[in-house]
Amino acid sequence: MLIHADADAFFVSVEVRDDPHLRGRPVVVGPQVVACASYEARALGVHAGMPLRHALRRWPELVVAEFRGETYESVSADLMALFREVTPLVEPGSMEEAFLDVSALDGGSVDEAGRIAADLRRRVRRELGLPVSAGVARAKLFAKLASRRAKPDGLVVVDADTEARVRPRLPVADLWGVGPMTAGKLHDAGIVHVADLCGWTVEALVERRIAKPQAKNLVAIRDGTDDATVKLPGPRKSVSSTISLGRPTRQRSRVRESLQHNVIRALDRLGDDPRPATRVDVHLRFDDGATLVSQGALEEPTRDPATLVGVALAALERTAYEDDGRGIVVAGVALALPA
DNA sequence: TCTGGGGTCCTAGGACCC
DNA sequence: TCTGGGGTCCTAGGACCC
Repeated sequence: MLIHADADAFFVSVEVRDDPHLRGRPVVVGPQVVACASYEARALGVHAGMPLRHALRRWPELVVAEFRGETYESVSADLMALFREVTPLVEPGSMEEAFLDVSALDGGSVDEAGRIAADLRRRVRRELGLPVSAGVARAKLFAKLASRRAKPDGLVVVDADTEARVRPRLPVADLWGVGPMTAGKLHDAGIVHVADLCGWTVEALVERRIAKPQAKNLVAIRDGTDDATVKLPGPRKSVSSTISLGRPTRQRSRVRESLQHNVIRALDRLGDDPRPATRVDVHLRFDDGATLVSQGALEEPTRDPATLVGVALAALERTAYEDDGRGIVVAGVALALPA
């Protein structure tokens, strides 16, 4: 069986843990938009992604906690380490969530897997002071749906009968990996629920412009043979830094300055990782919402800041970014890393 | 009310080589 | 000289996730 363990309102929970008088209050964590909101804040209507200023104007009672990126990274490392004490088969999904394969421990019993998950939740609460919700099921999809259902601070166990009953009724738009684009294409094809996939082949879905891996996944979900494999994480493939420029700008010097800063910050974020960058990508976002990536090839892998900045600036120049009248609102770089 | 920042994976087209 | 087929690398862009 698999457990999907997911820390509730992670950033805020860390802040509440470290400053107990925040407990029970409508707390949000910035910096400029709401990165995370406590359940009390969500009850008011606050949600992630909302500009902080708007949220504060509407709900002056909100408490804003400082965003402490490095702290979250380190608590996340502790959380994953704790998961790995339960089983080495841990696949992190993000800073605050992971799939755990406990098949070797549960003797094939959902109930036993449920007990392991309950125990895990207690341990995280005791040792890290954080609320974690968990879902237990045969495969990833239902484990993830179950943990979502379990929030906040709960546990949901999905047995085979429940899974079989619920599966056909799942809206495809709710499936993990199906976003607005894919959902739209599926709806156009008359596919709204998993049951509607009956009769569809992978090829037929690909003809409707569904990406092949996506199509395979959908057919597997319909057939109940969807992914139950926990993949161990490899080394990360890129490290990036992007910073909002505030007001839209067309000043070359401001964008160049930001890229320089971002190169330094990305190198800094590399931390102990000794690998050199193999490419520098420049990311821009314009005030009409469009984004652009310009790749900067390196003659050889390097971590030399001056070289990386030079290549980033050259990549910027190739974009003709200042010629079309739009302003730039976000600039950033991503350093590609060798495997 | 489309805003932050950090990631992964997939596809398509062109260049180049055999 | 022309045509076909296959592989790999590079770049750009899209979709999705938290």
